[in-house]
Amino acid sequence: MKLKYTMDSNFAIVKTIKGVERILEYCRKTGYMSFDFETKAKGGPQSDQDDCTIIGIAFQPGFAYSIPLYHKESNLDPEEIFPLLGKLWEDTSIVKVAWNAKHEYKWVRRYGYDIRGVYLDGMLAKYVLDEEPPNDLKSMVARFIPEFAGYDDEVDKLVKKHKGWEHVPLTPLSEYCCMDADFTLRLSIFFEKLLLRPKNPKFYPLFRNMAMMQSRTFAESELMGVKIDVKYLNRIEQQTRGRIEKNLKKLLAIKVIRRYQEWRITDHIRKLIESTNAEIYAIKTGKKEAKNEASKARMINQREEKISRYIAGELVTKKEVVDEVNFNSPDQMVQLLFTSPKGFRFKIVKYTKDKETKRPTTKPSTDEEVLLELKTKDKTGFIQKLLDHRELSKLHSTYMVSIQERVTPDHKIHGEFKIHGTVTGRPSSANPNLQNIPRTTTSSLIKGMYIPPPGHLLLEVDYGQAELRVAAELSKDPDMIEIFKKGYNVHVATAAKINRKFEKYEEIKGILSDPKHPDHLFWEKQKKRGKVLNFSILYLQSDEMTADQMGVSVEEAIEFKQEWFNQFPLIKKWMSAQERRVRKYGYVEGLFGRRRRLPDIYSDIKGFRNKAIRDSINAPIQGCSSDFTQFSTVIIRDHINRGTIKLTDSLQWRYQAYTVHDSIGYYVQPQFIHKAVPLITEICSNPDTQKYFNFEMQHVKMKVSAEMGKSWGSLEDYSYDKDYSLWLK
DNA sequence: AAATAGCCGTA
DNA sequence: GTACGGCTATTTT
Repeated sequence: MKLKYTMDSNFAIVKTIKGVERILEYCRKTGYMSFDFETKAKGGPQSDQDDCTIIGIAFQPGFAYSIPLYHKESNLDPEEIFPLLGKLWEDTSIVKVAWNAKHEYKWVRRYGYDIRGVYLDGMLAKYVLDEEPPNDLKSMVARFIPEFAGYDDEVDKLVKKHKGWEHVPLTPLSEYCCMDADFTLRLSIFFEKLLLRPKNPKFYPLFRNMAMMQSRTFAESELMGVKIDVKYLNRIEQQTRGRIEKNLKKLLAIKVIRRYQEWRITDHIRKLIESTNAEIYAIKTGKKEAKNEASKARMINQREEKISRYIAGELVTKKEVVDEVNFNSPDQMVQLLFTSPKGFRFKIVKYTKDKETKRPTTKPSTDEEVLLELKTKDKTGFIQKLLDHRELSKLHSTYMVSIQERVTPDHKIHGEFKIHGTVTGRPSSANPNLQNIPRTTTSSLIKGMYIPPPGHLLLEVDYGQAELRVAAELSKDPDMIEIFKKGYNVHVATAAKINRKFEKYEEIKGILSDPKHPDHLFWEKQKKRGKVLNFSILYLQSDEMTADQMGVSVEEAIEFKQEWFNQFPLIKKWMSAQERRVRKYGYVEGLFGRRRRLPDIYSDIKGFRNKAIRDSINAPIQGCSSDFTQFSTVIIRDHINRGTIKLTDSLQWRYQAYTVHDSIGYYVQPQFIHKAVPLITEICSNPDTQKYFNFEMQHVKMKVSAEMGKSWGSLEDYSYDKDYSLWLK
């Protein structure tokens, strides 16, 4: 049976300031304030154009009020309401509860208040308990309070109908808002209880000391934003646009392309005639109704005229006209390269893969790998130009134009970091994604637009070989541990090991730093192979793919892997142990207590089971490495707040700018650099995991390096001897 | 207007 | 091999 809340005494719209004051009283009595804003979803809390339409507040299960803030049906003055709400938010004896509290917190800050005291985010509690999406409130209500599944259906329709929350009539909006606050309170308390079960003692610290603290660091970071050199951005955008246009002209002039376009037109005309003939047939046989005989004749006549126009090649309407060849269209590229009789007629290299099953489809692929293969058979130079076009248009649309569209009047970008964004514990980034900004030489110009604010430099702290260090710690492999203890570069050491020259590590290192040495190129290659090998093994990559990446035969790849395992025997042992654990428990766990549940280990489908085994190895390594970065951001934030680390005098720029999985970016004024950097690297290398997560690294230490830059595109290794103030002149 | 497919950027 | 987000083209509603 589907229940529905009614507007009885439990839920109400507050219409007077007296009513708001009563809510304050209730929250103080129960010690809980669960709240949820409905807002105009546009610029977010950073922009001063958008406002909260309404807030729902619950203080005990089943009891909630809504207060209209900026709603046309309300006569309440928000200027009077906010100071009252502020008293609640800043009252340390009241537990603040929200679903995705980072979002609510940003709005609270926007109105000039802070949230003090204990803070409970049901969504993050749920995420720690179960990392698989969905994580949204509606889905959780459907799962745990199924009698109220779909409670938002009605208001959803109204939002669509009235085009925005702010236009939905107050009564249904208020009811919905109360339900949101109420369900948030109930589920949050429920999930927190589950986190506190003594049988999983690591959950609550992970929730409190990691997830909830990340909520703060990311909220501050998102509000602060990153600075953009808009002049520079506009310049490279224009440049790139020009290059794309020029390339496009050249591409379109290629003979085969002209021929293919002719074919497209004739083929299109053929199809138009076919379908018009089909229409005529439908009219004649009565499948398409006509009012009377006269109109029937007229309809047929019209279509026959159309056909003669088509035959003459006269295409006029938007549907009829054939656009120029579009090199961004995978469909057209398939025709051009493989299927069209007037195209290149290349042999199909491979097929695209189905997302669900990962099996090849019947559609030929035109991805980069395919193009590189075709390039050797192409004499027109088209393939190279297409590759160039792909690269440029990707850079242009994703990393230039979309940034231009998002940049604020004060030249900032406000991305969003999702704590619950991945199943492994890594945060994800969106709107825009600051974690996939191009870094290669061809596109390094992109990072040049990410500059520190005036008077500041960019400090990036990077964890080095985080995943392999974690793997060494988890597996306790003595050989891998030795590499890190000696401070070796793990990929070079691996290269030395698989060549059975480990004792000559220092010598090899010397060769690598001497470009004139006769063996320099050899060891460069070996180092690259070592790196490929390290990752391929950690993630159980197929032999074929490893061979491909290493540039060796499959047989050789298998031998390399064999040798690798001989060199690091305990890693293999750990991997089998992970497999055993996931079979036994259905989940695996990393050092911070973060779990990855892998029920697919019990699937009937072998592919699913194998995936679960790979995940059981990858997830703790990936998640745990990221946990170190995240933990560091939290500790550093604490130091900044206490004043034990100082990066800047600016209040505006005092938060972290970004994190990208194993690196963290800060803005810093030169006079603080030499005091702050050693402190930060010390904290990151030896984080106090004992205190907050009840474990200690037994065998390897984490390692961080620091880089400084006048932009994200020009980072240099930090040096204690450098006078960075000179960089600002 | 919303969903899917293909491709491609990052760690 | 693992983990993501986002753009463009294209189909579906």
